[in-house]
Amino acid sequence: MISSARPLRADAARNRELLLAAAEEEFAARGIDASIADIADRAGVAKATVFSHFASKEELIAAIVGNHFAELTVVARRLLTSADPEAALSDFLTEAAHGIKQQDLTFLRADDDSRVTELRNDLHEAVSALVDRARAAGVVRAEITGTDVFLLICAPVHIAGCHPDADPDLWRRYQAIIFDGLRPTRAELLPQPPPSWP
Amino acid sequence: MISSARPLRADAARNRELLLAAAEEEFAARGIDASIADIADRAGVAKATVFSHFASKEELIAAIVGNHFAELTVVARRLLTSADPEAALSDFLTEAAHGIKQQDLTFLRADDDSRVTELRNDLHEAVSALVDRARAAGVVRAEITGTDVFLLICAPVHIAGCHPDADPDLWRRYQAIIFDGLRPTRAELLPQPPPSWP
Amino acid sequence: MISSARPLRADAARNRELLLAAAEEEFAARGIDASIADIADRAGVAKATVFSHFASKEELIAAIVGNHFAELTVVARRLLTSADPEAALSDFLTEAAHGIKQQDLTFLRADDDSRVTELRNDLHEAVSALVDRARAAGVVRAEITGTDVFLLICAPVHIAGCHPDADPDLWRRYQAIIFDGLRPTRAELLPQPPPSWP
Amino acid sequence: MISSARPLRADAARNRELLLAAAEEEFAARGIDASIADIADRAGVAKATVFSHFASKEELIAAIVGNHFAELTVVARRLLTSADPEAALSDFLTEAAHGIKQQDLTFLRADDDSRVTELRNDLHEAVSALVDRARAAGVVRAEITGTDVFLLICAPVHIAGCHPDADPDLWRRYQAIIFDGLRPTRAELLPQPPPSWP
DNA sequence: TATGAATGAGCCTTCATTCAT
DNA sequence: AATGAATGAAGGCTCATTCAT
Repeated sequence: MISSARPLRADAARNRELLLAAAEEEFAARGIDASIADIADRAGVAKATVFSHFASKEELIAAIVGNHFAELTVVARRLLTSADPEAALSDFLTEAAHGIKQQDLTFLRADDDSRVTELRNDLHEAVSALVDRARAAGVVRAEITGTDVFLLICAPVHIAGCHPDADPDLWRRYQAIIFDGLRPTRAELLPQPPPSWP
Repeated sequence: MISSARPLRADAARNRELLLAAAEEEFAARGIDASIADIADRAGVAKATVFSHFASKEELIAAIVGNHFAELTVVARRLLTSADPEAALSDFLTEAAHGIKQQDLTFLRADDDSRVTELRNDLHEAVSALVDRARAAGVVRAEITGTDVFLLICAPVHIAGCHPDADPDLWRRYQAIIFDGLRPTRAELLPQPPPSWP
Repeated sequence: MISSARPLRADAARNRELLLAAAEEEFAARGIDASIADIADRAGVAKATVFSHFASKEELIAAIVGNHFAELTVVARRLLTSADPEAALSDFLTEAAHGIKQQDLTFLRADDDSRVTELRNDLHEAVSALVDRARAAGVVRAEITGTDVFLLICAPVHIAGCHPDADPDLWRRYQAIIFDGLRPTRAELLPQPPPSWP
Repeated sequence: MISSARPLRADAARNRELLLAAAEEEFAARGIDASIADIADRAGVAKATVFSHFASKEELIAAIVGNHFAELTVVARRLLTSADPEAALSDFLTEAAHGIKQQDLTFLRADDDSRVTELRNDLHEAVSALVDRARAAGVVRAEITGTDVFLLICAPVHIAGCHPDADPDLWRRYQAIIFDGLRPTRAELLPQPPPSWP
């Protein structure tokens, strides 16, 4: 999202943005096997230009995933200052779902890219703060951790994506169900201890 | 699982079974990009033999997915005859999760294979019966449909798979959360109407 | 030269031979950067066929170099049984020169391929025997070792190759000069100790 | 080395020199496939700057080779005025060897660059003068020509380079052997007539 | 002149699939 | 039915070179 090191020339910056957008669409449409050639085509640049911005396909993916994490972190931090802890958590999940183009950001899983790992941990931390506040306010079960919610971020979109012909807003239904499952209504303990975070 | 059309020779039937098993493992380990060569190696046959059993990679995948659907249908039908409607639904989700090798059976989504579609619809029907019974017994919300539960089958495993280093049983935690979200505790309506099924 | 492990099908063996020949010519003509595509074209097979015979370009080169070493070893061992030690050594260098297509077998240098290393050491040993016999017969200086002659094998062809428009037999001239340099005429010591061999 | 046509600005001249040095090192280290990018990096300039000095990679190589020829010509002419004809020829070969960074200046062979051809012919002429004097003094065989020695210049370094782990001075050994081969000890005629020079 | 960026051509390699035995 | 071999179609990546600033 925000380039930090070098202040790219205007045209290069534009191409970089075009490429990231094209890549995201292509990955969403074709999965992680989308070809660099198709991404370049969609962005309207030559194949080699992709590699002048991102040294490898892996690095391109890392940039996209990193951006997602960074954006979501911003959202989470902003909502942390809002008045209503319940609405804050709910709104976070809602805003997050909007950013998840179709099913394929499954690759939110670990890549051995240190920058991505760092950004992911930042997000994890911001989400945890949101969850802590919600728990303190009694709107989620005592046992629910930030890690739980972090893992659940993609679930509604993923679930809706299993439908062969889903309404674009179907994920809202499953988000509501999951959110209800997080509420402190039930007394029984959850079957597994909360997962730790590396 | 059950061959119907042609009476394969004994050794050919055995090879077919070996291939299906090898393919499933390989797909689970390497994702949908697992190569036919690796699958053949693991099954101990020549690459070309794969194509004498399955006309294409797509068909091989269809066979695996179809088998999964068929197995789950058997499970759902069996549980339909059990005494406790709540336990039946819960047990179904649990047994289903066991069959889902890691995250990659996301390809439960539509393939334009008529046999698979049929088997998927069979499963959908069996699950719906299970859900109808549970709903009638008041253990799930009135609005929850069989389609909802069908779409949720993979979710727990998928969610746990988002953790970089998850306990193999972590999915149980998220299954419990989702199951709680299905319960008729809350009065509010879910945000989206239940999805229809084609 | 001699395949040992599996008794390749007839057509495959033919293609392998075609490929080795085509590769050798192409490497001779274009240097080590000759492309696999050109080699495949020259052999009249598809590009992918090259890789079904040799897992990588490196392996193809190793096969060629290995064959050269093996052939020369055979020559050296045969000449070891001839009557005249001087003629034997001289003939070896002559026969060797015939096998060196143009300048580029400079890659007789080490590749980290264990089989090639082994074959190279075999040749080194055979040449050393030839040199030992020649030295004992007083036809080469006392200080000349097998390693010296091994290193000199390619020199005549290389030297002639420096001429922009050389007669195809020009290397014979430089081989004679070098051979004369090896003779025990002069009393002075050579400036460097004989190189060791790993 | 000596620019003749255009009076380069001081910094441009410096960059040109930096580039030539960097290119020579890079070619020596990585062979003729050294990339322009690496050369530019080593020289501390941008890639495009290389092309503002040399229109193509070929031209860059031609400049390097041309410089080598020019330098060696200077050496040969200087030694032509020394007292001892034998030492002069020997010293020439020795000084030449120093300038040949590893094996890869094999590209002393013909390039269709007229300036390089001219410089090469200058060197050929200077070497021939040296050889004529040596022959007249009876220190080389009657049949040895300047062309012979010209072709032999690179041989010692090349031969030593065939050793997988050579002492940096090993070429001296083979230079001595070759030089001995040039001496008028033997009466037999060399097998090929002396090559003509275009 | 120097450079950051862009690019077309080409390279090695992989893979699903076909063919002949 | 099973297989060893062959292959066309990509795919990721590199590089010399060009272009605009």
